Amino acid sequence: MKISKEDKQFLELYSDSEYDKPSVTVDAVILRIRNEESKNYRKLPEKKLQVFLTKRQYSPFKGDFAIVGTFIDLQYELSDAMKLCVKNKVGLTNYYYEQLFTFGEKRRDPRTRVLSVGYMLLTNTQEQLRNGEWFDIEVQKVETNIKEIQDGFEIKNVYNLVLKNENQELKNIIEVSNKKVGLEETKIVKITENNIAFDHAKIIFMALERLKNKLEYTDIIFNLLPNEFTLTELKQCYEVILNEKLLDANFRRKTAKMVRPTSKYELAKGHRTSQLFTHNPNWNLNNLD
Amino acid sequence: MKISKEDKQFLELYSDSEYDKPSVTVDAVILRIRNEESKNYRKLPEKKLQVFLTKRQYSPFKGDFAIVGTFIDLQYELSDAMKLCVKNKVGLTNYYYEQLFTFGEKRRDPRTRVLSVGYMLLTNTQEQLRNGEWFDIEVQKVETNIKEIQDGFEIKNVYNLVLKNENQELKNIIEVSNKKVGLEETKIVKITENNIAFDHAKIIFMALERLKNKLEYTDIIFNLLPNEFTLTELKQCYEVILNEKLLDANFRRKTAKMVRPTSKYELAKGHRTSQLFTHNPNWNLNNLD
DNA sequence: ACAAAAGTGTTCCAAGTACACCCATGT
DNA sequence: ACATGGGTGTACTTGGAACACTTTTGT
Repeated sequence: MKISKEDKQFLELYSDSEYDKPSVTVDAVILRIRNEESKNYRKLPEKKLQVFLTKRQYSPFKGDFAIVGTFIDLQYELSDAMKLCVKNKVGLTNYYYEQLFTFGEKRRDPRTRVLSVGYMLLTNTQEQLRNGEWFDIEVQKVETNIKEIQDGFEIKNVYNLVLKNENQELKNIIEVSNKKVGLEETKIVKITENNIAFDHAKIIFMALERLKNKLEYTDIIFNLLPNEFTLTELKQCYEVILNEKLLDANFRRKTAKMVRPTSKYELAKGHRTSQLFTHNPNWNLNNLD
Repeated sequence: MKISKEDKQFLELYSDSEYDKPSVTVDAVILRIRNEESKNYRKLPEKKLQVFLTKRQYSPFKGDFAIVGTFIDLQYELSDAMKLCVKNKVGLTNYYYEQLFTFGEKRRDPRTRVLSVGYMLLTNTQEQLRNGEWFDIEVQKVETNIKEIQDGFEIKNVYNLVLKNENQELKNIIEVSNKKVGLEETKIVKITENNIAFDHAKIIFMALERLKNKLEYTDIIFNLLPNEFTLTELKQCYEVILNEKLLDANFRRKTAKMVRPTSKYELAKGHRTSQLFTHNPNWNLNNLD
């Protein structure tokens, strides 16, 4: 980085204490897909999309569940701060991550102005983690309202975002308004019923949206799968994220490029054995610009 | 937002001064498509993608060009702070915008630790704005390097990002490394030659990437067009952003749903008149979930 | 007349959709 | 035998790609 002589002089005199600053946190939505063993010997384990939440030890929202996060230490890069926090608080070190969005609403934290740089993390661990619990994620659209107006429209969707495990069930309601009038285009995501800390329901919701979208045009899903998997497992993972059933034959064709067969077969239980596949990370090499 | 009694007590005692805080700016990449009139009476005006830059009045990077931005005032929402800044500094008030990414590298600002919440703005104005200049954007890929490695690959692309107008030409070189090994996936965007302030070349580059991507699956492009336009104009806009020529017949079919014909025709100059169209904001109503 | 743009029609190919059908396995 | 999952084939539809061709206008 080029720094002029003038800049140097300026920097020596510079003090940043005169400006107001917000506090900044990094927060991580940790997602995985969990195998729920079935009692029927023939049936495959069911898959559940899960998020990891920790219980808050201190005010505000003491006792509520929250995604993992921390105020940043200025000596670290943002992503390093997030990684350190995730490692120290819950003991997770191996995952895919990407920056999601920065949440900065004035009243999102009752203490003071706090910006949150949100991250989405995908892991394939089936382990418990420290200091928190995994929650099954259920998203249901409960209401849709389309209003066509002069030169545009307004769509309001209401979703139930239910996070539950054997110990508790946390219900959140999220309202997404999309308004479009001529050039004006606004998207407002609002929490209308909240049972976790801060605006974390919104952050989780946006992570789910991001994940869904990226399923279509990336191979991001393999971050949620073990190294070797059957095509039916892969399909189940798509289904649980997209919340819809897919057709088997078509699915195999569509994903064929993205996987590589191994010579191994999974031992079957009451049905034909299935071949194990691995991710083919090079599937998209020709499509990159 | 629910606040418990305990929270209230806590808040009364809370002081945030004990934590280190970064400075935070909001920065706006303002983009438009400019018509460059041609001297040949038959020819249509050429289109150029442009970004608006202001010259920095103060150190650091005094005299260099920069995207529009400001340190945030804690009384405003992030997006409002950005809007106010854009209005006050350059006088622009009508545009599409979305949050782009938050840039937080430790050394990105020589003064102190500064996070930048970047926004992408799209406008259809053909006016000059205050306190700065429009620059034509030219992006060229000058080098590609694919290395296939065990269980993955590494792709390095080098781009020239040239910003120029009648007064100056600012050349920047940007290196994008995509590495993928098993689950590990990293994308590093690095500026290797920099002729504008801070890491703004990177922010502009990422805005261009975002815009390109969104062209494919949204109607975002209409934010760059006037209310009424010909299909050839629309096509030119796609071409200038995507940096490739499109076929006319196919283009018309593909975009047919997104536009509505008007009864008006553009007065032609040495060629057949062309029908004017407007955006059909409802084109995608059925595809929304 | 002609250059430039506006606009239509056709053929080919790739990919998605829906569905029918057969195979293999443990109890 | 049978329930369950593994896996293949086929016919239909949709949409993109490539290209040829006609129409309209001002100078």
